Amino acid sequence: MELALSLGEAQKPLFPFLDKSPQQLMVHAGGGNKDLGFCMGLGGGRRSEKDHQSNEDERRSGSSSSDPPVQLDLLPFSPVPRGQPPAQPRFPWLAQNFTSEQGSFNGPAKGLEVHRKSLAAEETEDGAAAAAMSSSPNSTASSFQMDFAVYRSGRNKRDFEAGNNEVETERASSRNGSDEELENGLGGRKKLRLTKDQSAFLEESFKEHHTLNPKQKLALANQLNLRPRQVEVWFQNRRARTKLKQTEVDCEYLKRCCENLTEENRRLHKELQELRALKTSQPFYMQLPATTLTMCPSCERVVTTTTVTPTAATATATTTTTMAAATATAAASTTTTTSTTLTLAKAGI
DNA sequence: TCATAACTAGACTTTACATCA
DNA sequence: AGTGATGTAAAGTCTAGTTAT
Repeated sequence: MELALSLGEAQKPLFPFLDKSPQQLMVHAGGGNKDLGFCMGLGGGRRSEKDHQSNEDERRSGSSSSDPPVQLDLLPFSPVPRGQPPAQPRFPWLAQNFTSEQGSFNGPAKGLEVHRKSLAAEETEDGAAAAAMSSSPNSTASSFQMDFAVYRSGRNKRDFEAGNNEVETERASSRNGSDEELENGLGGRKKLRLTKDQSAFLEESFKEHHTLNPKQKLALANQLNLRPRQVEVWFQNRRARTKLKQTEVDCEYLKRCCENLTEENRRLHKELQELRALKTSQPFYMQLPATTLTMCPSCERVVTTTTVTPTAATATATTTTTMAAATATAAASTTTTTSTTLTLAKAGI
């Protein structure tokens, strides 16, 4: 006896996302015919350095041909056509009016605009970027200054090197003498708690690109009055958090897939038993014309149809059962239709 | 206890420089 | 002397994991 079982639509892999490049794709709940309601980007692991570099090069050259960065979006999926700008992020402070006085913090809304301008300038002209990054009181970037105080240079060689000539500042309110002693290496690390505005600004920037080139890092650091090393670390941690959430979503998705497949397996076993029972009740079926059993996708009842074929009377009669083949509606919907073909290629059932 | 800023280690790429055919 | 290939060290950035606040 030869028994062939085929799960899923013909010519479609069971886990199509496994073959996809790290793009944003819609995830369906397998045989459940229901969207999971979230959008997830599935990456193929760490991007190679070369890829990263080419991406950086594209950014520097102003090219937008590269794919968007892997993004996790737990909100209900609402696809944005490629080439169109994403929807404006919903941040309450975007509508707020902050003062634009010299030396005061204008809020992320304006700050981000300034940041975007500076980044755009830097991507098109290095000189412009340098001007934007300068700490000149008349520069555009300098209008986005928080009420911070200037403090010392970095705590170690790496920070010092990364800091270059930038003015390193921090909130004066978070500082006191002992802190400075710690900062100077007499104690351990000093953890800075970023302000809400700083975090929001960084988040907005992260939405635009998940990695920073040195100029972007420096520009961000200047605008937020942070050390470039802090910006770098923040992006590293942010990527790690994104990946962690991504993993959780992936696990949830695979869990649902497993549940659906378990259910599908159970249903197929049940059908197989029915078919065997049918065979037992019709011992002379081999002399009958080929029989096609079609299962109604809604009630899951087997409907038997008989077709006359030239080989019906031969010893290789074939019984084919097609289950849940809701092909009529599948074309009009985005849900995945599970078509199960059970072929009992007979020789000695 | 949790979130997260900061750190470390190791891997990788790029770049500058030296050497050699 | 000029040139291309090759090796090497330094610098920079990344991820993964950990520590500290």
